[in-house]
Amino acid sequence: MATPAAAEPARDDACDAALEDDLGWALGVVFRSHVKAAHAVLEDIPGGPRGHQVLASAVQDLGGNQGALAAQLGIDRTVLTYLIDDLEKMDLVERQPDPADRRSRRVVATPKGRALWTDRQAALRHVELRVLGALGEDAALFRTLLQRLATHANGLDPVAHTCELVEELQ
Amino acid sequence: MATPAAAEPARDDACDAALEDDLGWALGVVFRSHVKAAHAVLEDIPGGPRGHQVLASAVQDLGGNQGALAAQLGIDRTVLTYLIDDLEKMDLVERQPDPADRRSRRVVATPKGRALWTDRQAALRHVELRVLGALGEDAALFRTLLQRLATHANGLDPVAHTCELVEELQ
DNA sequence: TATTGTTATACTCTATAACTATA
DNA sequence: TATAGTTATAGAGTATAACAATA
Repeated sequence: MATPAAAEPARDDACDAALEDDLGWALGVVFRSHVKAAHAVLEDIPGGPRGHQVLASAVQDLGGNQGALAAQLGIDRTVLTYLIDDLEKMDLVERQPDPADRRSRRVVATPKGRALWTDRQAALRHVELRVLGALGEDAALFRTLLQRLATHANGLDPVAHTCELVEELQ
Repeated sequence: MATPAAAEPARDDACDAALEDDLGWALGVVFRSHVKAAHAVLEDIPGGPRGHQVLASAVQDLGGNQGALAAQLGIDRTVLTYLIDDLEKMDLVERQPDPADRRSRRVVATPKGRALWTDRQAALRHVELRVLGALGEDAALFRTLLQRLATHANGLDPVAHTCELVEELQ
């Protein structure tokens, strides 16, 4: 699909200040870029990249139940049910009832799931290198900043963030 | 085969490096965070944040046709048709036939669309400040790195990127 | 014949609500 | 009554394919 050489894009006065200056556009481009690349490496895992994220969370086995996991992954709890179902069918994760609250289920990785997760780490590193490759030496810096942002926005620092959002956005 | 509570947490090798170390997870969290915040500010624009991106592209009016625009926005050309339809109904953009190729249409912003776009810039800046707020002084740095990444990944540097992807990913 | 844009159809993904079992 | 998880249904969003106009 060779681009029909449409001569030179006239980016004179307006500069590229409209679209490329849009943070949402940039985030979307990079996000989709990574999803696409990761999908190619994780397509045998039910749910693709997101199924892998459930697996990753199960591997490190934090204390949370499914509801907390859904929030952490930014997906609906009903969707998470199907994801876990499929991962469980392939013996990658397991639902363990919480002794303290029999309604709650902890999602933990099976040995097979842990092995699969470990196995794909190398491929994912490779994907990351390519996705972030354009940054050269600054790739690590970008990664650090992004992680700071994500951990803050996700709820590891829930108080300040949520309050601010609800207050200011309404 | 059952390795119940007897098994150790095994956090030595994995640390808490599973989910938070996942670039895809971090990108998703930040991306959704921005979409959500931007949506609240752009909800009267057909298509929300993405409709606004079409508008932004129409404002700076590059030479490309709808197909190029769809590629730039990472959406299907059929979806773009509906988006433009809705924006055109509200007199925000206009389809202008290309004199050189009568199949092609250029999408340009109307005065009303240009005014609306200008009007929302301040609100979007505010959204960005809040989304990137956790980074403090490093917010500008992150923005710069992200833009470098996006412009590279999107096609301003299409040759190297596309070739690498097709080659290595298959 | 190939390409641009549109339209129609089908599919996937997601959200909403109702249900159970516990608390 | 409220909560955790599941299930069922409906809706939004997306892709696939067929179409008309032009090259």
